Amino acid sequence: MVVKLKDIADATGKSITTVSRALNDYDDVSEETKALVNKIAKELGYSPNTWAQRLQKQHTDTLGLILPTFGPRFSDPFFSELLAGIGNRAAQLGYDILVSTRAPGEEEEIAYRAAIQGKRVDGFILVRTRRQDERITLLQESDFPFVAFGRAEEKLDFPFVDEDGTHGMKVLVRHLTALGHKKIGCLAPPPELMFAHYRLQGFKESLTEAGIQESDAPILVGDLTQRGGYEQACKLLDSASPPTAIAACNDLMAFGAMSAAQERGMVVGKDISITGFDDIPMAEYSHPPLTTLHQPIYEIGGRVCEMLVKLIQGEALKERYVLLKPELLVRQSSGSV
Amino acid sequence: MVVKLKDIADATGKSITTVSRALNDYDDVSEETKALVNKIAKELGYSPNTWAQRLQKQHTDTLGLILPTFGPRFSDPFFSELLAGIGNRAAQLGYDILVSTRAPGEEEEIAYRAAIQGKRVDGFILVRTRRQDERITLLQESDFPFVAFGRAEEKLDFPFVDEDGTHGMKVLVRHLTALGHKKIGCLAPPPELMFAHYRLQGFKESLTEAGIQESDAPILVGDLTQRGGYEQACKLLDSASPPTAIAACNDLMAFGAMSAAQERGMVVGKDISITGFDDIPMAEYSHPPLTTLHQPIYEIGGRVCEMLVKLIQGEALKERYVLLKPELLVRQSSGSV
DNA sequence: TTGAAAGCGCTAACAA
DNA sequence: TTGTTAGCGCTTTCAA
Repeated sequence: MVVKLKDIADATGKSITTVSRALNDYDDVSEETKALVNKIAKELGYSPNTWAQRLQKQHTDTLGLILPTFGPRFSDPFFSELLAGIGNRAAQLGYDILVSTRAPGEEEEIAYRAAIQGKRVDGFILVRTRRQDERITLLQESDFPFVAFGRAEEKLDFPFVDEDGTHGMKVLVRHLTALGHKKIGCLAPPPELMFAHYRLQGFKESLTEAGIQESDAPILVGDLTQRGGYEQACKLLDSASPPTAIAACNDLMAFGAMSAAQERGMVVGKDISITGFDDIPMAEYSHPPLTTLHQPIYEIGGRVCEMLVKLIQGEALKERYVLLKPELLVRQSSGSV
Repeated sequence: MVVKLKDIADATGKSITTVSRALNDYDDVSEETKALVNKIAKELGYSPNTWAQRLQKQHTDTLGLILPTFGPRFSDPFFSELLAGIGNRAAQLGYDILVSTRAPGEEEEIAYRAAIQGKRVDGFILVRTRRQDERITLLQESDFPFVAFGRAEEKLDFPFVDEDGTHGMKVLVRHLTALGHKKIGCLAPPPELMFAHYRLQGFKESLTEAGIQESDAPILVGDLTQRGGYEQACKLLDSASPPTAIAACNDLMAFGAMSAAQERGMVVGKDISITGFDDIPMAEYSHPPLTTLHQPIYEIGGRVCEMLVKLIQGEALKERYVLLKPELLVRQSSGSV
């Protein structure tokens, strides 16, 4: 049924080896033979059995990506934008990408182990790094190639791309204080995530800078979804002395916060300022358009992918650590007090 | 470096064969031996080389998904929600999922051929079916298992899950006409997509039902993104006699249309009604929340996945054709004239 | 209950 | 320039 090398060998009267070499364009095969073999191969609709090839070659031309899902689903546009960047770049470089989703924990670790030991993939792209990230330890112990999107807390050495969340939040809070805000709430991500750490650090430092008391800067943790943002924002808005600005640590939570404010009859950008972080495509089209920090998610995906492929192919990385500065985009969701 | 069967064999003093059978829980291996082998295997951190296993077993436990991208990227939340549904169900069923992105055309066909011939995957999940869909022809000719999300124009027989777009649009337009709208614009998807066909059919039929002239129901084609929706909606709104309602054929375009209207100082849900289709998670949190047709995207992903696995495993499908009724969710983006 | 041996489809030394 | 041979790590007859 399926065409294999042997069929081409039979059809051409050549040996399997010769056919293999002709197909792979070795230069010790006559042009004549090559032409013949290629012709027949095309006629028969041959394409190589990937497993056999990989078993032999000991590499898979596949990159692994295990998305950490909190809760039953990840429908975060952030991930889909990232995945697009990774996937498209991978296709250009001749790599496939093997995706799965696993909640942080034992199952996740098993999945990594199985992929490494079973040689499912040549390397991993790690996303959303965590404090004490067992994935990093595991990968390093196994001496397995990987590139992370995000840094780690410990002084572990591994290649990464990350955005400077601390810097970003500082720029953002300065924007808010310049507008006259003196009471600013923050919608923070779960603290075990590294980016939560950096963004929160920026938030806190810039408060000190502006002379704002901790009591005037309530921080609530949300689960990064609209719903999470909505729920936490409600608490903020219904408190005794609600903030005049809410800085959400991602766009999705900012959208949730906007809903909460609007539900209470407030005009976002006037009665209250709400900001995000990430600049997902939706941010430009919310009502009002969201003031947020832009990170080039799609490009980051491509970049990470590229770095990993270099690593796998044993090439040196020009830059092992990439830290990007997010850019403040002031849109209409923030305004003066 | 990497642990293989031979290492366990050496460590236990058993043969490779016995070890293999012990690990796979054959009943012709003594309990004693099994226990020993499993213990040592765990100690050594063994997991099988996937490629060797697959070469031998002739199946891959992997499902293929090639996302059709129009334009350079797909950051459609619709796809990420679908992927989540597929991915999580696949993990439960012990399958991996191999994702790539390819624009419709020759490259896409090559990717399918290579995956089939090279036995990369056991089956395919086809999304966003098209008129004269070459993918379907190809898969059928190759007698390769697949399940589609979406129907095909021709009377081709293949298992699918789809939502009844015609019915959905009818329900929606009835809602709009009941609110008194007599001039309704439509933001349609590219016509080569099957779901465009069904949704548009519903739109047109319900206009006839309501006695609305074609001239009062302008249809503009957009590219399914917010930007596309925005651009086409601008044309509609800036025309000589703009519609009082805009029915977008997906949520993303509806968001774009909302921006266009708001930019012109209109209050959506009051000065103009705007509706979507899909009910992506964002729809609930837009401002105003979007009136749209709900389809259970996440669940559909899981369902399609399940059907494909059954097909691969040779089990009979209880339902070969699944047609779901989308449910109208009236939120605040639609109101009476 | 166990082991020897063949073979999945391919690539790559080594010979001819 | 070509063919012979071995082997990647695993499963599975077949024989002991």
